[in-house]
Amino acid sequence: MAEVRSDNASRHKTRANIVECAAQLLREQGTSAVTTRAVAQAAGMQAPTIYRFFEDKDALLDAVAEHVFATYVAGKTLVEDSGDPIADLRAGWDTHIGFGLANAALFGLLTDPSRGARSPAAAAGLEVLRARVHRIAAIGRLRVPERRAIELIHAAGTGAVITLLSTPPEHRDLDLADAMYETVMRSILTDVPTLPSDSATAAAVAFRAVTPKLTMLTDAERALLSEWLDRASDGLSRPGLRPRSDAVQD
Amino acid sequence: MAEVRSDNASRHKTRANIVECAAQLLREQGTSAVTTRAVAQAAGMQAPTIYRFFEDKDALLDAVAEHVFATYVAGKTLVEDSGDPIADLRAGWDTHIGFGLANAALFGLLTDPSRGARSPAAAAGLEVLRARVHRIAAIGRLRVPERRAIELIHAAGTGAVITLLSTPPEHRDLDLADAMYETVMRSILTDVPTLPSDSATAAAVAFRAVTPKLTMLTDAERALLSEWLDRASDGLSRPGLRPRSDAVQD
DNA sequence: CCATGTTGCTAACGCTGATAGCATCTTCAT
DNA sequence: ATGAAGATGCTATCAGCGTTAGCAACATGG
Repeated sequence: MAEVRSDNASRHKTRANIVECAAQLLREQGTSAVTTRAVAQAAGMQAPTIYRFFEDKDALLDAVAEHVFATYVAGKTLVEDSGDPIADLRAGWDTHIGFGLANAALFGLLTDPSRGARSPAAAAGLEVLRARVHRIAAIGRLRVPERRAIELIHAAGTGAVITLLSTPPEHRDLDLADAMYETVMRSILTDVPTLPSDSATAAAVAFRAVTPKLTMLTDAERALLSEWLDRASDGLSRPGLRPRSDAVQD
Repeated sequence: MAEVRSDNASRHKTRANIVECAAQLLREQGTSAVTTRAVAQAAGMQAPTIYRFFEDKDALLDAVAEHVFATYVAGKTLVEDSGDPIADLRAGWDTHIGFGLANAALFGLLTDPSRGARSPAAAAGLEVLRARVHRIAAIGRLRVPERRAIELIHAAGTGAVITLLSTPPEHRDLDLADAMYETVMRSILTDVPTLPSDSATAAAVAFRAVTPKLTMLTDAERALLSEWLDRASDGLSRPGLRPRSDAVQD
């Protein structure tokens, strides 16, 4: 038989080109712009040709996910497996969050339970998380079963990204991901410093809650008071942080 | 002018029928089964007739979301606003989780950042959460700003549901939602009992992590040991709970 | 040099969401 | 009662989608 070896180099190149065109379309124009015809045109071919390289549109999207994710982690300085497993987990968290925010449409695909469950890219990401949690368990810093830790981290991460993506960019609370990370870590790890007793913060927050009812103040006074209380409760709830000079958070 | 009053009752009834047919289709056969033609056939009409009642397919889906959610909360005993704001929040959490698991396809639609952000049903749900958190703030039990608390709860809830939905039903860890709730509450509320010092659990989890390497044990022995350690670490990490006699929890 | 497999094209199918335009029915003012 | 106006629902149709069939051109190993 004529066994034309298909690792012809050219085959891989055009295949990669298709994937990259699809990825660009997905990134710049969203999910609905990724049609077989649009991808084919961007890659300089006719739509049916795509099916010479991918069984499905699904398979194409899987390849896109894999490619984009690989490109992203390659761009990051890959500080895999430093001496400190907890630092590694933290780095992985930041990568995950950053990836989700930078690739909203793709993240939506990977997150969709019907599609994402069998996506190889998503599975690979989960495997990385599993390994990192395992290393933490091995050094005796985990106080919940590994599986529970993995699920909590995974759920918290995807939830944080989705919540951020659901908020218009100019209103996003970029500290949410950090807060979520600390929240989960406090439940999962041993030896995390416990939160200080917090009556001051609680009082500030409680008073802030009733501020709108303080009709004896003018609107301007109330607005100023509200802003002070916001800063107070926010600052007190994050001990050890100095107030940021650029208070741009609208 | 002829001002045909369109609160004709019949109009609302056929409209409601369309919504219910679409909801049933969505629930029983998933997102892709909800086509204008399928909905129309189920409702006993032709596809274009739907557009006499809904501007878009999007608008139809919004109506479906609203209807299903309203039906769901109506089915629950509506214990709104008991004396205890924290109990109310807890009840709302359970409702949210239960709704997500019972209506996977719809939850997927509401969760999609591109669609869900402007969905009235999703906005209404968020408003309920906002009000409940506000009441907790007012009684001085919140130790983070209201907005932060809302975002954490929302992100944790959607993340937990998505994670559960991404797992095949027979492998689901149904306690994940509870664990996530406690995790978030420990970071958000004052006066939550701090976790006990946890060296025993950590030791059990750490030993569990190296169990696969214990080659001096037989496979059967290792399996048994693993199961004991799973039960030990799981039980120790949830203080105050007796081991469950039946592993099945509703 | 031919047989075989690869690559890419045109044409087409069945499906989707959506629109146009025409009948029919309801309703109300006259 | 009757006719104008709006509501309702239909058929026919559109452009777009993922996907398949079938054919031509090309590469390549025996």
